Amino acid sequence: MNELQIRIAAGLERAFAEHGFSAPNIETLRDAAQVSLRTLYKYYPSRNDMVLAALEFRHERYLAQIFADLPAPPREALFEVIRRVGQWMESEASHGCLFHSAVAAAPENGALRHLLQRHKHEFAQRLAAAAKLPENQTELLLICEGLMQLWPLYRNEACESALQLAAALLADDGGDRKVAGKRGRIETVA
Amino acid sequence: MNELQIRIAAGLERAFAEHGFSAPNIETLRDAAQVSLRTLYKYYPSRNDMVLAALEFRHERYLAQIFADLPAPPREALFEVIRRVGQWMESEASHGCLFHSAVAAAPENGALRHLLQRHKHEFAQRLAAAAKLPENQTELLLICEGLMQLWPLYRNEACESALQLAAALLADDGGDRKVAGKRGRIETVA
DNA sequence: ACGCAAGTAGAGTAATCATTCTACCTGAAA
DNA sequence: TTTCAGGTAGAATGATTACTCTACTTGCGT
Repeated sequence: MNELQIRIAAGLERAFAEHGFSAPNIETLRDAAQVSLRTLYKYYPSRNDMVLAALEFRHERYLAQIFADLPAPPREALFEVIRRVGQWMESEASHGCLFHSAVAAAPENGALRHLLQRHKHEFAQRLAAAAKLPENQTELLLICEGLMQLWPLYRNEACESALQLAAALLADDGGDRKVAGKRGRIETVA
Repeated sequence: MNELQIRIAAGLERAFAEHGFSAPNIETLRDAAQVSLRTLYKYYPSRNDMVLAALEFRHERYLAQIFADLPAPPREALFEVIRRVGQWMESEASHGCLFHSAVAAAPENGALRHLLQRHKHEFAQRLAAAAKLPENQTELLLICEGLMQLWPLYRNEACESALQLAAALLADDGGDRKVAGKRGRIETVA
């Protein structure tokens, strides 16, 4: 990916994040990418390719921002991830998760759904690694998803609730209460 | 709302739920509503009105299905709500929450955002009432949002995680751990 | 100096879409 | 029997869109 391609992808990401995936037409995207129509189509031959490029770009940026230089203790790392997700929403995603938005705008698009899946899966994997939890543990992912969905409505309160829930989850180290499923519980967090 | 209007709204809801909010054109919506174009426009004079009508209709249906005949004990009611949200996703919303989808497809549409807000707020209110929790408690709403977002990717596993988290939240009756905010804790659940 | 790879600017095209309009039908009340 | 409110069917319209194409410019290696 050369310098120009990066500039284009960054512009596309910004345009889609700001206006959603349906509204912006090609001219708007071109303006955001700051290249000519011809060049835009050279690198991304269809509007759909532009959507995919924007999401790929955001995926990298997101993971870099959330998981860079986390504190080592798993418990602290987990809380820090949640706080950073909150900050990310504040500064970059005031309308909610861009991947979910993209799929919502074009639910028949298989490539898009696949990208969403990959994005969430990779996030879950890195979160599990940072918090030293088993990979198939979905509760934390659920908390983060809830936070992202609630953010546009509740702002910081959503973030505090997410932290609260994470704390409760960690504290709840395994008494098998009535409703609780029989799946593996958290064991590795100190 | 007469019988015809109800049929139209139900058809619109089905069409948008199946194909998203961008894809279906007016002719598709007309087919789904099973009326003539003229009648469709008579009751809902623009496509945007059709979107709003579909969402209003779904809102009622959703609340009716989730909150009808809940068990009286708050704890059981809460778990039952979560299970029903899972069933709703299974049978009606395989692509995720329709209200979030609508806003994602048209983020500049203020009426839509307002409807989303009203929908979530009313859900939260009735959930709090059923579980006998303070109204401004957002943790449970966050769990439900997370469940709905995770459903398309994890199916039943998402539901089990939501139950798990709810149980952990109820168990965590208030030791003020490091991360925890200073907001009101759960007190009223037995 | 020349050629050319790679860019810009923007007009043209064919398709699609939301919306409107015309013409016709039907059942029940007067 | 007539009237008419309220329905159907579907053609016409005007705007918008994604995408293509033509013509022009610019920086650089030889």
